[in-house]
Amino acid sequence: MDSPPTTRDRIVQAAMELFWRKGYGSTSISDILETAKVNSGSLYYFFKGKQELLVAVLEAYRDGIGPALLNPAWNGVDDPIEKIFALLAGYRRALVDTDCFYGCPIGSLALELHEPDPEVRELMAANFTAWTDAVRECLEQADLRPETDVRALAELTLTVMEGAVMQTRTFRDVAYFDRAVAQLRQHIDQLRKE
Amino acid sequence: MDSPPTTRDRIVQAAMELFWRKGYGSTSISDILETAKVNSGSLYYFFKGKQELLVAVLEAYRDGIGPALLNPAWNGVDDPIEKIFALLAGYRRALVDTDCFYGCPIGSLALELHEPDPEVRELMAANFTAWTDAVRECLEQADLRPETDVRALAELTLTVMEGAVMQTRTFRDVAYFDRAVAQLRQHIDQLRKE
DNA sequence: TTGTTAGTTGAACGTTCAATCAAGTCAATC
DNA sequence: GATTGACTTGATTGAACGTTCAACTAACAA
Repeated sequence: MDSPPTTRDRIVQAAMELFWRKGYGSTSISDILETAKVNSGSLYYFFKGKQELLVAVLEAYRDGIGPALLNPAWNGVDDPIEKIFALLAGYRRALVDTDCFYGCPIGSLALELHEPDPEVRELMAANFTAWTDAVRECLEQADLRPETDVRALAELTLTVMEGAVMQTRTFRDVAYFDRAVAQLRQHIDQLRKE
Repeated sequence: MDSPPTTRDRIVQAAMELFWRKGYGSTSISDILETAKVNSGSLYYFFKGKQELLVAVLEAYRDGIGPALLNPAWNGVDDPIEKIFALLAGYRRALVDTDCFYGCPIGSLALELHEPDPEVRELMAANFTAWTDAVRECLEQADLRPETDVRALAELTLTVMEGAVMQTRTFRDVAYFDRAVAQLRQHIDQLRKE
């Protein structure tokens, strides 16, 4: 049923992969061309330049949060709190699978791009919001004390994930990730009813 | 008493400033030369290349954590827990003063450099360790429950700061920082004796 | 057949980059 | 006053970069 990927798709795919692995600045157009097996003219037929390609990549990430991130992580998980930690476990796996090299692609871009265009900045923000909104829904389904600031707690989850990825990558040791997640679990446990 | 800064010092100073504001990759050698008012030959007389300059910058940051970061933040603060939040307030101020553009220089570098040399990676790790060690000392002086994992809690403080800076910069809104810090305070309060 | 549209090709362009180096300065030492 | 050695100068190099473009192909339509 699924037709072979279009040239445009191959370019976006390659850019997603390379921006994740090498970062935006360190990925050259020719890197992308080689990976996607495409000539430069084709790339510039579909995209005005490198930055418009970044926009497409960020849109692809945003649209993939549900199908490519949440659905696999939540397969077979029902408890709303456990869904949150299953999501975090997905990032842990990505770290372990890459020897603690690669973490969250959006987080890396967010700190690498020091003066992003408004469109790029807003797309990164949209990615974060979509992520925390999903966590927020879980928290609202859980039995937390009524006075709990669910928004702040969902944002803290993202905060902890991103900060933990940063330290894990820097120390090349997933134990930093585990200790941070354990602290988050302890914090959330304190907010449960009873 | 303090003599005029040496050429070397001016170069390191300029590089610290520019790596913080523009990032490592986006700072060119000629940016540094202009800022430091130095010719390229002088820079290459003191440093083998851009990366050796990065090493010097990371060493300068590490050596400055006490005198340039902790001492000013802790001026007039005695309570060990309040010292921690005074430190975080310093980062908040930096964000507000720069319209939520610039956060922690080490954190930005840690996510920007995807394949850092071992020496660079270890220096970033040393910066993080020096930071969390300072927080750890505060936590050990505080009256926390004896079963508290003080190391994990100190690392969580760094995690929250870095993650909060990332979101604050992306949303250009310091409220994200404040909500994260409020959650951290709530968590630490839960771990106090009684 | 002829024209039109959508997509592809890859050599070439101008710029910017990190890095080099031969020549020069100047205060201290002999 | 000659010599030394630490430091400075800035034009220059060559590679890598993002981007452009005129020519080309294939499919479909008039």
